[in-house]
Amino acid sequence: MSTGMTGREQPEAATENAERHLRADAQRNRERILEAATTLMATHGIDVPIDEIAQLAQVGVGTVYRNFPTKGALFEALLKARLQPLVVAARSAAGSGDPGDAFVTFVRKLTDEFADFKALADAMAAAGIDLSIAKHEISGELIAAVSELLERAQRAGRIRPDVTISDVSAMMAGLSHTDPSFMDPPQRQRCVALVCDSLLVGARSVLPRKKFAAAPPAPSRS
Amino acid sequence: MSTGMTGREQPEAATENAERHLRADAQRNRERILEAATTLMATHGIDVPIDEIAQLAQVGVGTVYRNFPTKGALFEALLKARLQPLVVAARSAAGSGDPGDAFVTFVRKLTDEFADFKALADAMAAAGIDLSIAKHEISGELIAAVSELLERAQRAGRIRPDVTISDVSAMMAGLSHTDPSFMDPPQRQRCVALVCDSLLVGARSVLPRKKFAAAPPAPSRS
DNA sequence: TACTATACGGAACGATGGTTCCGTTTGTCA
DNA sequence: TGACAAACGGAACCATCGTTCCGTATAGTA
Repeated sequence: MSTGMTGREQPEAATENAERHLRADAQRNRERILEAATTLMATHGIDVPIDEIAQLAQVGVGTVYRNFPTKGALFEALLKARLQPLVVAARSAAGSGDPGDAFVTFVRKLTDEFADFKALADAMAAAGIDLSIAKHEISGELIAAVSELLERAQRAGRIRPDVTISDVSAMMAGLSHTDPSFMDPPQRQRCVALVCDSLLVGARSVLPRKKFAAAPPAPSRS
Repeated sequence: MSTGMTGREQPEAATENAERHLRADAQRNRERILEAATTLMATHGIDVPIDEIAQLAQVGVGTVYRNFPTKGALFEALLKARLQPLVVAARSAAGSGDPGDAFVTFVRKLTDEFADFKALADAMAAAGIDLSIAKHEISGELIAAVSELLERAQRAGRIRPDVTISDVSAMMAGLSHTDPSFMDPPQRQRCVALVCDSLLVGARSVLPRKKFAAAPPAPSRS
């Protein structure tokens, strides 16, 4: 409710069915907008003002709203585009290689993706907001696909059997923190490694190094 | 910079040194404000509008600003009050009992506290914002105290030696997600247990149950 | 009880950001 | 090339929120 969108109907259902004879310039602009939004939402998340997107796309705000009836709709369109390949990747991973490795590799891939595209993390982290993307179609498919990976790894005895997909989702949500002071990329990789160790049966991986953090803090040198 | 506060000087340094002869009603109001802010920030985090705090305190906004020159100052005052006892607790924990248990117990306490008071999690999670609370005095002390707990547990061989205080902080920040759809209290406890398992040497705790999640998903019953 | 410094309330201000409106421009087609 | 629907741009609108200002009320005191 907080964004105050009205329920007014647009002349065309702009977000979905393909370009129903868009004028050439309109088509071009639509692509420009998506491109600009992708760029900006990758780093700034959902917080970028529409004006900035319009500016980067070299387009007026009106044009943005002609293509996407709402900021949320634009956001959702981007997420969909980002999530789709991940679902495909998850499904194909579920059919190949060692179940444990496949799961861990995919979790890593997912967290990397979250870090590369802050808007994804926003969607994950701020599911409470009325934009309510986090629990829809595509993301449901993604959860299902990851769930498949998880169960397969559990059947193979590689992941502790008491872990659930909810646990995995929650941990992933936690790891999606993109604030650099707590979660720069190397730090995130360490955390992912730790989390994976906690999920795997009898694993104790070598944590990836941060810049120059090597020696354990003042070991008693026994 | 984004809040647009001016650098104007207040007649009295309202936030700090005790009540320098406040009028009786003023004293009462100040307490009301703190109380209301605590209530609201516990559930809504830093996002509550000042107006709402004022309303709950049965006070005008002006009165709030007479006591705290800025929303950030009020926020900070609350955090300080919340953090102080935790620092004390951490220090006392560092001197008693099994080092591994002391560490784990305190981590649990900390995450519980974060969940009970969303503003704390906000401060942790949103360190990027210009309010810049997360890395000051008290929180520095807290980090130091936890660091002490960690190192003691590592010297005792209970925590893996390759884990750093940064890892712990990052994980804690991650676990501070308060969105209930990903992190309701039982879920958080499970995640904390998992994380602790990953930190501890050779631990594999029994995960706390969620409401009715019991059976592992289709075990092959070997 | 009258006086005054202190404190109060809440309207008003300014900034930000989503969304709409409408006069103007432009692609397309004949 | 002329005509017109489609599309454009961006000013304007509205809501939210932090903060300030100032006329009014009142606790404390003589």
